[in-house]
Amino acid sequence: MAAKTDIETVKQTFSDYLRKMKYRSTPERSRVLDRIAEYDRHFSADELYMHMNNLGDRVSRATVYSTLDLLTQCNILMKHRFQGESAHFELSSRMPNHDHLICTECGRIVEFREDQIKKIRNQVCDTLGFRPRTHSLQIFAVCHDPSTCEYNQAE
Amino acid sequence: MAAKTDIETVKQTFSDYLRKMKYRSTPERSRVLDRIAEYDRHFSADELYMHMNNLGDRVSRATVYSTLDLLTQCNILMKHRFQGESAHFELSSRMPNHDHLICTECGRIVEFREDQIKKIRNQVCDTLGFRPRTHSLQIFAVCHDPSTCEYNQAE
DNA sequence: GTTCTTGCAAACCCTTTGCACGTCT
DNA sequence: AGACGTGCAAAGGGTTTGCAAGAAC
Repeated sequence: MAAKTDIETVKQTFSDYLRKMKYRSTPERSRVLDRIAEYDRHFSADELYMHMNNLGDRVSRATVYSTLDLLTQCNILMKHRFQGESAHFELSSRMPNHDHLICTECGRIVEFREDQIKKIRNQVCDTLGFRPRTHSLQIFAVCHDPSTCEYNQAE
Repeated sequence: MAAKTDIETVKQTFSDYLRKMKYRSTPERSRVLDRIAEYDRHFSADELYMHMNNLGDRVSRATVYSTLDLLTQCNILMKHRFQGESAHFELSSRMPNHDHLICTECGRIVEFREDQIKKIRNQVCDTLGFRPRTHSLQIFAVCHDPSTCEYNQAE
C-alpha cells in the first residue's frame, strides 16, 4: 500500500493548533481539511472550493481561503507559487521534502526528492542565524525531447 | 570597487535578443533597461513604473510589464514570486546564483549564495532528462533573535 | 451573552487586453 | 506602406474585506 497521509494525525495537529491559538473549531474548518485529504496532488483554493460545492458542502470561498491560510500557518499545508498562476497547496505529509521542476516550454511540473537540499537549507539557516521552517525549490528547465513536453497542452 | 553589472553587455544581449526574435528596438524598451540598471536590488513592476514616472520618463504601465517580460525571457532578468506579493525582478548578473531566505515573522528577505545548489539543480535535471535554465530556492525561517526581526516594520 | 466565524458581494491589487494612434523597419 | 509597439483605460482573475447573521465558547 502506498504511503498515505494519516488523516487522523493531521486532524489532531490542526485541532491542537486551533486550541493553542484560541481559534474556534468549526464544522467548516474540519470539512475543508477532510476534503483536502482526498487530494493526492497540488490544488488551488478555487479548485477546492468548486470540489466542495460539487459535493454539496456549503462552504464559502472566504472560509476556504481563510482555512487554507490557517493550515499553511501550522505547516499542515505547503503553499507554492509557481509561475504566474494562483497559489497551489498540498499536504506537507503527502511527500515530505520534495521539490518541483517546471518546464518553461509547456508548464509541466515534475516532483522530485533530493535529500541534500534540506541539509543545505539547515546549513544556510545556521550560518545566517535563523531557525528553518520550510523551503521551496523550483527548477526551471526544458526537456531534452520536445515531444515529451507537448503532452500537457490540454492542462 | 564592488562587482557592478556591466550595463553595456546587458544592453547588447537585449538588442541581440530583440533582433533574433524579430521584435523591434524602441526607445521605451531601451529606457526601461536603463532604469533597471540603476537598481541594485529587487523591484516590482509598479515600483519601476513609478520610478520612471518620477524621473519624467513617459512610459506606460503596459510597456513596463511587457518589457519586463521580454527581459525575463532572455534571462537578463530573474523573476521571483515571494509570498503573496507581486512579482519581483532583479538583474541576473547582479549577484549570480544567489537565493533567498524569507523570515516568516517579519517578511524580511535575506540573500545568500550557496554554490552547491546549482550543482544539485544540474544533477536533478540530468536525472529527469531536462536541460536546466534557472532555479529559485526560497527558505522560510524565523530568526533566533526576535528583536532583529522587528526591524522591517517600516517596509 | 460575548466574541469569533461565516457567507455574500463588493472591493482590491496586480496584471493583461482592446483599440486607436504612433513609430520602427 | 505595413506591421508592430505604445498608451490609455477598462477588463480580468485571484484574493481579501466589510458587514450582518449565525455559531462556538
